[in-house]
Amino acid sequence: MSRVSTSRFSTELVRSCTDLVVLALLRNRPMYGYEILVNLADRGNGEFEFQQGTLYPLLYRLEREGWIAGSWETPTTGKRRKIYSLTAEGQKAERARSKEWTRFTRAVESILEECNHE
Amino acid sequence: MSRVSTSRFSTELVRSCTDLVVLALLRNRPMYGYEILVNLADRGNGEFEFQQGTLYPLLYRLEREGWIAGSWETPTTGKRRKIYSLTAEGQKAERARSKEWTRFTRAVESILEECNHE
DNA sequence: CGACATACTATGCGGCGCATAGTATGTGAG
DNA sequence: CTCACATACTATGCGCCGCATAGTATGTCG
Repeated sequence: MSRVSTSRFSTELVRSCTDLVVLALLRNRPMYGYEILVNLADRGNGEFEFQQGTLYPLLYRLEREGWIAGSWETPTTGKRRKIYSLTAEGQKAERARSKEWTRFTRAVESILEECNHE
Repeated sequence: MSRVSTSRFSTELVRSCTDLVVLALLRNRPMYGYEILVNLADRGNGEFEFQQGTLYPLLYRLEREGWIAGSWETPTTGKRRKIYSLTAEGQKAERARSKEWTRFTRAVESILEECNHE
């Protein structure tokens, strides 16, 4: 782990799309918190090494918003865990955010290119 | 103007790259605050309609950081204005952020695609 | 001269990532 | 068996920054 010197800039980047990324992950299949943490760390080339203090409050927020729903699982072996899955609302939200994200990044790109070529 | 109901999501998106966008703009040529405001509103399909309360503090911060330098212009006609231009440090910062931004968005895209196809 | 655009300054709120700390159960090496 | 470590969730407070809001002051144009 050992999150090396997170710059403010990368913090702001992460902050801009935590919701989106988690919602997208849950489109695949329901997951519990810790599983999401590990999954994100594996993908995304180390850009998404969420702290627990980032993820869990985020999950509470998404649940409060009605976009995900959690249910406790008490397996025969292993620790109890809260499994989160996308609601119908959440699926809609994910699609909307995904589109908005694409539109926005295109706008940024056009500004960057324009300014780097003249 | 009349910024219609800015959603939290788009606020977070904007927040993630205000520095980058302004630095990129100033790569072209020096500009004063109000000019930047208008320029950004024109490009980027309405994604960057900064409030004054967003831009000016941002400029102060970038100046404090040593990335831009401001000098007062008192034209024969018209209002006095503070012209900001990129410093050498600022150019380096712009390039670095630009790269980081690209790397990051690629990571997000890969997560989005992966999750939308399975 | 009054309305509106131009142009900058100043202050405070609110949301959220992160740091930090705490709780508690499961597992595996010795 | 026990101690270290991984797993898994809960809780609290700080700090940054976009935004809202308000204020000041000089141009321009009908």
